[in-house]
Amino acid sequence: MTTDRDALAALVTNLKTHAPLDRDDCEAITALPATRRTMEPLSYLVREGEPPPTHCSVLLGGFAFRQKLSGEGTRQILSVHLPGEALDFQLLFLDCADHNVQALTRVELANVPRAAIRQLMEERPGVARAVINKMLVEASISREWLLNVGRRDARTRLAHFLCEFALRVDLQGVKGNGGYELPMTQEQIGDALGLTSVHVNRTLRVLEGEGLLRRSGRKVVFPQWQELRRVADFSALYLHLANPPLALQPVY
Amino acid sequence: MTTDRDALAALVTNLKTHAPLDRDDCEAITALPATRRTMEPLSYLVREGEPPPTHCSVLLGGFAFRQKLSGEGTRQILSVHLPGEALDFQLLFLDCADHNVQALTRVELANVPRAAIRQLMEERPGVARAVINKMLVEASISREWLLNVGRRDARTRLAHFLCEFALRVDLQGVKGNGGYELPMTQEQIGDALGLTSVHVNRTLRVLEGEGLLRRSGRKVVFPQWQELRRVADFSALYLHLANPPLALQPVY
DNA sequence: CGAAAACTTGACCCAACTCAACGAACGTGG
DNA sequence: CCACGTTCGTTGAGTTGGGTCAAGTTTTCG
Repeated sequence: MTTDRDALAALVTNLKTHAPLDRDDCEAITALPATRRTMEPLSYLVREGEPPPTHCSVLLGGFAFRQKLSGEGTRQILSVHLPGEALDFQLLFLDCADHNVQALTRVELANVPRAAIRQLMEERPGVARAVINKMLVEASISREWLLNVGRRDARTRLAHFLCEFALRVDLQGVKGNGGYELPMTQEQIGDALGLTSVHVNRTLRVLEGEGLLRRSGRKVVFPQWQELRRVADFSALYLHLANPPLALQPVY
Repeated sequence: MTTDRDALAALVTNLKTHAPLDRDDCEAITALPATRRTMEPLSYLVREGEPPPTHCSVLLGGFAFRQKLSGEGTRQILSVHLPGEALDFQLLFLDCADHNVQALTRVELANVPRAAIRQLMEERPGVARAVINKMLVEASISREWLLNVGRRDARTRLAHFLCEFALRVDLQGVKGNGGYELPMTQEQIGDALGLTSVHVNRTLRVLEGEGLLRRSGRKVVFPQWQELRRVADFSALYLHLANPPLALQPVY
């Protein structure tokens, strides 16, 4: 299981972003039983209305997202997840999934038994604390998204989304130098922002025209990061980062 | 402190809505040290950017809400809270408040030291479980709000909001018979739904015109509850209610 | 009883949506 | 390695849901 120990190291790193973990806590987490799994884009990892899976998924590679559908079939994307993140904390203690979780790209997952995580939380307050913090930070992010979707116009909204993603990608060290690859179609971005894909397209071009953004394919670069942040009304407060990051001023 | 023991009984009842609590857990909660406080409408209980208060507030009477402001000064209401609910769980383990909490009406509060709650959670897994469940259910509600604001039109959105509120009021037993009193101005409803007060007004009248709603002052009655639910695209799944409520079919 | 806050209503406007067509990129199988 | 279907992105033209502004009217409350 050596490989899997390494696997969960990404989770430890991620948890440390929001809470301290001592040596033993880290050890205990990496020692959790885990098996690997690969899944294709758009595979469902959790389905609304069903009991949550008995095994929690930790993203080792690729991206995933949460989603709900309205009665009319329109979709709202609720969050996007990066490598290192656990996908099931929001359902860890609930009996019924209230939303869907899907792979965005092809994903590499580590599967950890739900019971093992819950037990570890009882045994180790530090682990409990870290998991709870992660739950709370995710809740904080969805509050910010609610503000974003409810009260900001398309340009600000999109810019805000790009800032958040840039920062999170940066923190996970996923980025290639000089920018990052958006793993989403414009339709998916629209579903995350409460916009149509057509309007996302136009708004991207507006930002591009203003010089706040350069694109080639899905690769985006931000030539004026600080100005973009200003336009986006972006403050990283809601991400509750433990160590105030230099990353707040990435030089793209 | 007998009065205060009684006070926290409301919290126990509320926590039981989403998780089981054994006798000792309940005892332990009601035995928490608590002091009472009354606050005027619009008083701030938590301020964004500041460390969370050392004492958690439990709503004994009246209503409260969470809120964030955009850089342009527009406001998004993130949630509304009823008597019996604890207001600080979302910040219980975080170092910095990411949103504001305000009294909606005049409120009666019980103040419980943060540390005492955290300690009780370590000592009693049942209590920890209940508190975590409440955190997760609140997160689930904000996901549903995100769907509501992002993807539903004004009529559906407003109807959904009214359904949720009706149901929660019903569960807390706050309702007077035959309907309930909305403790919010139309402007506040707008800020919760990402609409303007003018459009809330018009949309209320549309629902009224359709016979889905009757109003006098802020008192609302639903003559066709089932039909309203259908129009609202409302399913109570996301509220994660422990005991599938008759309340789902209140006869107003 | 009077002032302030909340609610209504009308006229007009615009940000974002819809529909539709086309071009570019991409994966797949022959 | 190319042909080709499919998904994704781009663009234009026209529409509309909800916003803005502004002027009453009603309710609330000191």
